Amino acid sequence: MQGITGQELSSKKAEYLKYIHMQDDVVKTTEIAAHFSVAPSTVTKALTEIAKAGYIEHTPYHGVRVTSRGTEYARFLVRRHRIVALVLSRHGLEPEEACREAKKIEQCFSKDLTDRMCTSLGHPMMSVCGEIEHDHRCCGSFGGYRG
Amino acid sequence: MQGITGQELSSKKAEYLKYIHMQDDVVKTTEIAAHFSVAPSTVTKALTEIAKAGYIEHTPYHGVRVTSRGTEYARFLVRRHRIVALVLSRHGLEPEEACREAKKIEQCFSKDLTDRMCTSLGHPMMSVCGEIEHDHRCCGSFGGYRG
DNA sequence: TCCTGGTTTGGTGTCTGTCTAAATTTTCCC
DNA sequence: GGGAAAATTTAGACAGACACCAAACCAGGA
Repeated sequence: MQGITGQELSSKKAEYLKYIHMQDDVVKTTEIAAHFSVAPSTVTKALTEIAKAGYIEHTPYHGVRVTSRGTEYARFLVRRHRIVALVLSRHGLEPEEACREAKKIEQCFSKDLTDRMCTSLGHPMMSVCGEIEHDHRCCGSFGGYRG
Repeated sequence: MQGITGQELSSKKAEYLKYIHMQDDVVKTTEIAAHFSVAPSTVTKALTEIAKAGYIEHTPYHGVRVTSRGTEYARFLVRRHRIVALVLSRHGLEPEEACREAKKIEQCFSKDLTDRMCTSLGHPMMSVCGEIEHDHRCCGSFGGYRG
């Protein structure tokens, strides 16, 4: 997954993927539907499309699992969320607010922009809502920082 | 217009309004269409809706003018753009990049969030792409700064 | 007055996200 | 093993945003 842009999935689908990624094992439709307060059929439809794009494996009636491609993408989504939240917290928002507001705006941030902000923050290890995982190709200018 | 949320207009419509606001006099459909590279009929349709919402006055075949309500809203849009651009420039983006990227993400920022960032930046007078106009009710915690 | 270019209308299409109702599959209990 | 209940999917519909094209329409200049 070299060329992540950050716009591969629509914002709702990205949220679903992130949620699935953050669960431990196979995730059921109902669980997702409950979490996002939407009808199960809405989830099924989204899941089908996310699967078609290769980010998850959907076994009808049995739930979904994230593929390796999906894992990579979800990691980006989580990192983006945390970077955005961190930026907001640096602008006067309390940790929880920052996290909440980040959810509303993160989908607009491209990978490039995320990386730029990451770099300018000095590739921080922690955000206001969890750790930030960097990998070797996380940011263009990132060269083996890591602690 | 007390309760601006920042989501009153869809993002395209907000862009149109901002553009109209920034022109001197009456703006013609063709001009907008050319500026945004869309068909004139697309613009007419949007204009009708923006007018219905009270932000502009649309005289068919003769162009549009911003109403006072529209002016107030457009000022917010411009301020938001500049605050967002300024934040980005504080995170390593060059002025022009910051302005360009801001255009892509600004529509996600609520008025509240904009105001919070404005406050945390110290109600700056200048952004990377122009002056930032503050007014008495611009930010919740803004109390007569103004230079 | 008439032509022409600018503009609007009306009809379509796509994408995203949502729902309901009906059909289907799985699960689990007797 | 049979069936009912629960979970899930399918099918069809709708709404909002945005875009286009073709056709009708207006306004102003020659």
